[in-house]
Amino acid sequence: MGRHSDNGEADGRATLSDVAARAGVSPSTASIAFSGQGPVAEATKARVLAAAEELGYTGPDPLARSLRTGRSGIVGALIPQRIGTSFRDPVIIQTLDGLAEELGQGGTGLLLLSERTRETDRVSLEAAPIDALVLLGCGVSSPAAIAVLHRRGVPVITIEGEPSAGVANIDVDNRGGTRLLAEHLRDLGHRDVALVTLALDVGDELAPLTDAALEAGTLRPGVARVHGARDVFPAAPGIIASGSTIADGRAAGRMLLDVEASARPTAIMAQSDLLAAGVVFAAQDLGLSVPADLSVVGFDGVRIDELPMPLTTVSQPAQEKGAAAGRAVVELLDGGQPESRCFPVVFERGGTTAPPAER
Amino acid sequence: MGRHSDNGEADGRATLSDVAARAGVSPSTASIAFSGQGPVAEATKARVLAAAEELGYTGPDPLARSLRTGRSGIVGALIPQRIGTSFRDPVIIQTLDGLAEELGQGGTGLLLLSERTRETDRVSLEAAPIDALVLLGCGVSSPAAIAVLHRRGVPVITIEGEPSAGVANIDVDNRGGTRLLAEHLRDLGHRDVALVTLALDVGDELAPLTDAALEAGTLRPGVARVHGARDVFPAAPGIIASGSTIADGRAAGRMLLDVEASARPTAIMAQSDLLAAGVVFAAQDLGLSVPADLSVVGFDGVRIDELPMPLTTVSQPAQEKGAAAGRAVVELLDGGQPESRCFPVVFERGGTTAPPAER
DNA sequence: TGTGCGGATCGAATCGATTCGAGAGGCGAA
DNA sequence: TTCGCCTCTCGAATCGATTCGATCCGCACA
Repeated sequence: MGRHSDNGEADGRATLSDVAARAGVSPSTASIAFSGQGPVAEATKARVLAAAEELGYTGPDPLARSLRTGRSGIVGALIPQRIGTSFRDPVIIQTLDGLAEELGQGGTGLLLLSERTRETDRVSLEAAPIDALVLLGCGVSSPAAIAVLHRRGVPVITIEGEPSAGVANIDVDNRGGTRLLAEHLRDLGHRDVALVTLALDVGDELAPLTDAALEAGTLRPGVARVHGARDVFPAAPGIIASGSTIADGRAAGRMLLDVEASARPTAIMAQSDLLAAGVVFAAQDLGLSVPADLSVVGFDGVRIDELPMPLTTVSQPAQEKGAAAGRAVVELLDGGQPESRCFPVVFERGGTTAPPAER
Repeated sequence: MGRHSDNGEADGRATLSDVAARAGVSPSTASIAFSGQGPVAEATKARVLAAAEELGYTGPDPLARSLRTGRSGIVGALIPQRIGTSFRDPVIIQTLDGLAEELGQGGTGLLLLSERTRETDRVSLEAAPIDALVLLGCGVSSPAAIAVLHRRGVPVITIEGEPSAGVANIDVDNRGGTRLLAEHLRDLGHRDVALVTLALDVGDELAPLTDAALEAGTLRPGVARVHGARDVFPAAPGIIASGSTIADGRAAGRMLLDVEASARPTAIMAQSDLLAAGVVFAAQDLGLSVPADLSVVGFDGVRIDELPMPLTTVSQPAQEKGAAAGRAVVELLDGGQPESRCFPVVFERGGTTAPPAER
């Protein structure tokens, strides 16, 4: 623009038109030379590339290209909490990994968005240049978020989200999997079973599980897993943990176990392996041995190296879940209509369950 | 465009011009009404907003706005490996957390890019619509990456990167911190000290530490920490771990400890707390007690809940590091010239170090 | 030699907003 | 009453590429 310097340096970066001019072709031809979207003579293409090289032109401006094509090549991933918190959960990491991997194949990038952001929330969601959005186990604000995005024409995929009309949802069999574990415990002879649940709602703190909290719960995985457990043990009490961490599991475990022996459950079903590991540690803290004095089951199938024995759990294909979401996004962007999907879980007998001790 | 339907629905999404026309003002005025970048009469603004509401217009198209303003509102974060791998390291998570938090304040999003991608690597880096790029402890390809981005006019910040000219680098005192730990061990009376290092180069596998590997190392943190340790124990041997995980630490620990007693080191310096925890477990596996039979130190200051005692380590402000990088990015985008910075680490005496046992 | 055809290239419109200079009123001060 | 200034609004250029239809050229075939 401004001053036309002879060398391609200076402040004004070279544009495709500059390159075209230098190569003695029209901008349209130069564009084709770069994108390959059309026939170009080899010689012409070489000339354009040479001109680009001389001008230090590294390729079409992504912003301009996006405007014209209507695609940014970016997919948003909305996580429920801030990164430091959400990313402590290996299941989220694995899911994100599968998602990023699948999208990366097509050169699509992943933009991290957090549901938790205050003011900027609406702003960034509304103003983010994304071609699609994936909600990872998000709660409350999802309906609003989906509405806004829908109006902007940005398609949405949910992972373990609220199954709403017209939005493909990638799920795992939370209820069935938990039921499987509960049946395992019942078959071993357990009757006094307590739960340690994931957060049922955004902002949940460590607290006893109440029917009200269960009713009001908006976070699917936790709610569904409670139902799965109660399918077998209808009256099972529990503690709601705030995060899926060993520390939270340990704290919840203490609350359940640090009581007189007669009131102590013989088994604890934790809704994640991390929580379960915490419960095992809590038991050890109190001098209880697992599984002799207490059986513990988890959920997820995450290997916890530091545990003395493998957990009895169900494993879910977290990475595959993310990959499936990625493929769904690709299909969506290709004009397809991806279907919802529910992955099965696999029961894994570990060393943390046994028949209850004689009383 | 195409068909002009009376209702704002249908395929053709409303544009700012449509809104302006409906409100009876010019596009320029409508633009100002939305952005607030200029004086508008309250009444006019209300009329524009009402028209927008009627048309289902949710705000300016981010793509078009980006083209015009030259800003996408997105900053890229380049991580060394795929998400599932890089994100197992709590330090990276915390750093990213601080970064995202700081950027989020200004409504800037974080685009995840992985150095590891094969073909798409150059493509996505070159074609990503980012205003700046943050390199998180990346190795080999960094110089090339920086060159490409530089030509595109995208500024770069590195975290624990190669201090190259014109690029601000956010660092921690890796060498000094490790030296501190080494001196602590020396003061306790240790002489036979072995190291468990982080990967020194992209693609490192579990292997003994050699001078050649150290020379060739491109990943700053690992290399600098080896030097810090050797400042005090010049001949300390070691094992290079591939990732910063408990499992890798355990494996490396076994290699160092599963030998005849006389050849066994009395202390092991692991370059991360996760590795250190693994070493502690390895010692337990072999029936050695920590710190009586073996002292262990880590690096990072990450709390490892499942360890029976706190680690002796140095803690680094990982989140603060990310936040500093975020502020540097903001400053850069405001036309400033942020300076490199090196954070100090703090020695923390835990329960994993003691004088060596008598031989 | 005339016609048809296909590949290469070009022109011009377009994507949707932002921005700057200019114009139009309205109001207070001289 | 007139001049000047301030506030609000408008027009038009611009950001940098993509894309569609039209044109042009050479070559094969009748």
